[in-house]
Amino acid sequence: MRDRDAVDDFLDQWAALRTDLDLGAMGTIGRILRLSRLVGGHLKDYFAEHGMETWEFDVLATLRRNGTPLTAKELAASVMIGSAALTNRIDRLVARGLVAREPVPGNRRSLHIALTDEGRDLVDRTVEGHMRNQQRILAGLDDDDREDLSRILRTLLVSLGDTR
Amino acid sequence: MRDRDAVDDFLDQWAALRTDLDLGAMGTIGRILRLSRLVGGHLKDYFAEHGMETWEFDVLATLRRNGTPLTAKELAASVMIGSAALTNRIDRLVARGLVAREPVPGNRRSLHIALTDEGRDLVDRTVEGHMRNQQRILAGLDDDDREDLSRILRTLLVSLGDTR
DNA sequence: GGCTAACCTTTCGACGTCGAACTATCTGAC
DNA sequence: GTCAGATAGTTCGACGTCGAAAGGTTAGCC
Repeated sequence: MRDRDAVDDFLDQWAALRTDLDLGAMGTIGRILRLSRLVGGHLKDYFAEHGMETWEFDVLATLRRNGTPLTAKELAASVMIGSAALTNRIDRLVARGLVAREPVPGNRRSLHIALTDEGRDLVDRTVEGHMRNQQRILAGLDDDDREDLSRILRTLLVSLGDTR
Repeated sequence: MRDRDAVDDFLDQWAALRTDLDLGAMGTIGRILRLSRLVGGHLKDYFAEHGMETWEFDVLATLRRNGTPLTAKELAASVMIGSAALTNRIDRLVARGLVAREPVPGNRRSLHIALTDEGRDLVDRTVEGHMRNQQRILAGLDDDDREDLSRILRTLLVSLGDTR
């Protein structure tokens, strides 16, 4: 009897108030936004246990999985932040010795952001636990649901233009 | 061949690098987080056209759909922010005349946050467009997918304890 | 009745993001 | 060659959130 979430409650409230509204989309989007906050909190907890911030892992892992070095611009796009925020992140990762700014041959406007050995080790030490943590977060879904969920979210992302 | 999203790309990169990792959960969670940013951006655009911030609508709509007045604490929980951030939001909504702080009969620790007529009108003027905007955001999904998505997200939310 | 612990809101300082302005570099057209 | 416009990254100020501490209020217990 506990298969109602918080969103169901507020959909009911709207339905009682305004019978003219089509609430379906609101429920779905409300759930995406709430989940992102909830999931983000769990990720934060995991990384905090390992002395880092989610955004740090985010940058380091992006560099790690990319064979070739990324420019600042590509990196910012990949983690979905603006260039100003990226400058800030890189500053701090450089200060921690996890990353280095390198010139791009043939284009002095751009910068390559490169993992240091230390940065690389840090990612490699923490990915696995991160994966386990993510599996725990999704533990409430069975295999079919998990697969359907990924597929539908992919469709939605593509329809919104999220293709790299 | 365009049914791949950005997440597919980085899953492939990880797969090429570390065959030992189980990447399924990472894909799903990556998609939830990316979607939330993308969707949040679209919501922001809509509200900006109407001279308000998403967080303003969020608070006002929560009050609107709740018949009975909410305490600051309940309100904060409902919109998933901390009490400090709520104090800040209420301050600004009071300054705009959209909301008022009222004493709670019989408990001087709490406060009721009440919509003013103006606040109520603002919500009522903007909900409908907000609904249409949300439908546009989900336009890339067919009815079955939309229904499945809502159901699975609900299951996940419930499993993470999001029951008001 | 008076103390202690729990509770609710506000204040404070730190943090991370954003958009806009700025600097430096590159491109293409003439 | 040079000059206008595009492009890359940084700086700046404003904004919104957070956690921790503080302030005021209430409930429970002896």
